[in-house]
Amino acid sequence: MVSGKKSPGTRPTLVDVAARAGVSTAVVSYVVNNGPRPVAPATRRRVEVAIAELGYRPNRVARTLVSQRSGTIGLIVPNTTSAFFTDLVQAVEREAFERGLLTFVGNAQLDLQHEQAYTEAFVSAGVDAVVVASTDVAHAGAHTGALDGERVVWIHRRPAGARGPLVRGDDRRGGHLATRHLLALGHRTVHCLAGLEESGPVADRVQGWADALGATGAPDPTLRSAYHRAEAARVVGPWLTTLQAPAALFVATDEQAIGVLAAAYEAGVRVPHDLAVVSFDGTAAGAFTAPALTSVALPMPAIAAAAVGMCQRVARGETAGPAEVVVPVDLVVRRSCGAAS
Amino acid sequence: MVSGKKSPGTRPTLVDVAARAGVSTAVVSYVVNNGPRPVAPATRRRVEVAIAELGYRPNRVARTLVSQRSGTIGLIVPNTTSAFFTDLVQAVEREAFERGLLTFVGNAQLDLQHEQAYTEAFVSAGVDAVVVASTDVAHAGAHTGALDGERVVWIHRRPAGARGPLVRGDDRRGGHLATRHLLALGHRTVHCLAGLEESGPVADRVQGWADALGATGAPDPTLRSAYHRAEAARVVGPWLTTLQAPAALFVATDEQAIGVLAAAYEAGVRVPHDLAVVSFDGTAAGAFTAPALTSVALPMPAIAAAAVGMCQRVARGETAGPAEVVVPVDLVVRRSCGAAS
DNA sequence: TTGCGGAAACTAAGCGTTTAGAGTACACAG
DNA sequence: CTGTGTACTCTAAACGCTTAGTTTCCGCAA
Repeated sequence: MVSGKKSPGTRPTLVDVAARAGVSTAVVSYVVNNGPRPVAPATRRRVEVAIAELGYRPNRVARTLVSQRSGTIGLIVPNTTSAFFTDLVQAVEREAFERGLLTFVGNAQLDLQHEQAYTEAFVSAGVDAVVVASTDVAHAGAHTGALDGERVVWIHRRPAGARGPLVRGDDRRGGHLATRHLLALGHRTVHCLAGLEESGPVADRVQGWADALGATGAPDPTLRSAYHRAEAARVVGPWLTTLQAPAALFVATDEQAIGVLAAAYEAGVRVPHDLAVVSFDGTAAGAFTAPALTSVALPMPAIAAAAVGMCQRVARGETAGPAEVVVPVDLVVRRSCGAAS
Repeated sequence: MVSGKKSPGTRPTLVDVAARAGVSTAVVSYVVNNGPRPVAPATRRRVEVAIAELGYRPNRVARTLVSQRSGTIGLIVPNTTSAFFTDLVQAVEREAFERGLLTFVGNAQLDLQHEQAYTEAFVSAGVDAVVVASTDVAHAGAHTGALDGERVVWIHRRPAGARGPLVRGDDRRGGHLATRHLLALGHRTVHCLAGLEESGPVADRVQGWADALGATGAPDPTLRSAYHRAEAARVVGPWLTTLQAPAALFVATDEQAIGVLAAAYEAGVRVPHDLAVVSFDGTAAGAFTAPALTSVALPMPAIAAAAVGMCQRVARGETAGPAEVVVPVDLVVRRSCGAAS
């Protein structure tokens, strides 16, 4: 199949196709890319035949080197196993693929060093842009060096000093929504399992909780834990033993709520009977817990579409367009809150 | 920072470094790669200084073009959200990163067309190898074209007619292990929720179940469902209503078991009291269900290490080494089987 | 017949690296 | 003082593709 000169394992190149079709490589390129110059119909056909016969596939690497666009993006998440980020990876990768982009994924392991290492590696691998869901609040400007301050799209939060568009949910409103829902169910008060930080998306959710409770000043959540089911379970366990049922709890993320459910099961606390739970994220995992989680859902496809769209914009160097997209949230009522029959 | 000639957004190149250090690009390359030729200590230092001052980072794309090795791999899974594959993506990506490799991930969405499209795209993006966890049994040789029959590492199963090394768990033994465990707990018989296929890793697990029951001929599982929690829940729901407690069920995958637990909760069937459940995979998700799953665990890190190791071997064109790695399985006892106090 | 315009195809210069092959300089033996 | 290594360093050719700048070839008006 491959022209005799080459070793058989080698994939055919533009040169092979050009030789076979009796044209120059430029013409083949014009055919493959459908531009930027016209090709006579007859010639085009000859080239297409040669391509088919040789099984030619363009080498994206070479293309990237000259065109400076690779058709790839990088996606960095603090953690691949958390419910939310699992869904995010899935959604972003899917959206990217549908737009003809390939996705590198990097697991920062909650560590800024890793996050930067990935950023650097992705950029040097030629990605058009990188989507970063950073967990770290405090790393002002940490990325600007590696990325020339460009070609990043932030999800959830934009670190202080960083540039680039941001896609986030309406966290504060969501926290408010969740809490009001529990209140409407007849609970006197609503407890809150928050994250460890004082700012950022989760802090906003907690602010929404405080708003709904009519609190003033800085919110004072009942409990705090890292965004990890095991941690959440460990933190909630002792608290559950002192619980005066029935009670209500707003959990800042589905990931933590999964831990809460596990801890409740172990402690013999019945959800929702003894403890009504509403969480945040609306992940796929939360739909199949026992009981299923009532959760403030973020519209993943919309987030992914916004993020990937911004990648493309950013890659083209377009400075126009919104610097921030806030996606709406929506309360999905399932079992854990006790509202379902 | 960048030498005046270039536009400020451009990253410095080898040429810039060479100019600044007063050497040729070859020497810079030797320094950066620590070979293949020696560099005088003083010169090396000058180059290192220039690199640091310029903030030079090698361009992986250019490097790939000439060296034919990109330091990237592709990972294709049938599904990103299933418990097992979530863990697999995490483990493989991590192992790869530790070896200096970047990982593309592709979600085949249970569709062979997608699987091939990803394979093709990854190869043309220059990956050194692609790791494929294929769900489809029947696509004999489907990949051979795109991959020249090389540079693939299979996980779970190698499709008929395909080439390349395989990494898999000891499925049959695992099924046997799980079933024996339930039998030892005093159950008269053990039901089985299997997959839809008659061959492949999950069929082997079911075979192990049949072995333990002393069955002869082709195994005849009680129930079958796709590898998806929602499907499993739907299939198991009706069956649960006819259940004579106490009963025991071996579920072929954690993913399905999560659906079983959800269905049981909805149906008011208590696990493990009314129904003892043991599943297979040993995923992270299974550790935080209510109740936590007793499961035959596959050693993810070992699987990832084997797979990535084979990628590197395959990328070097080494034909030596094992064609198949079978990793051992291990029963992890948690709540769902009723064995825990 | 000549000249001109336009369409189509060709030539060749990169893109940023790697790495053989070819110097160059210097030390030291003869 | 010449010859031979030794130890570096330099030159330049790829790698596969994109795309300006040119050339070629016709058809047609003058």
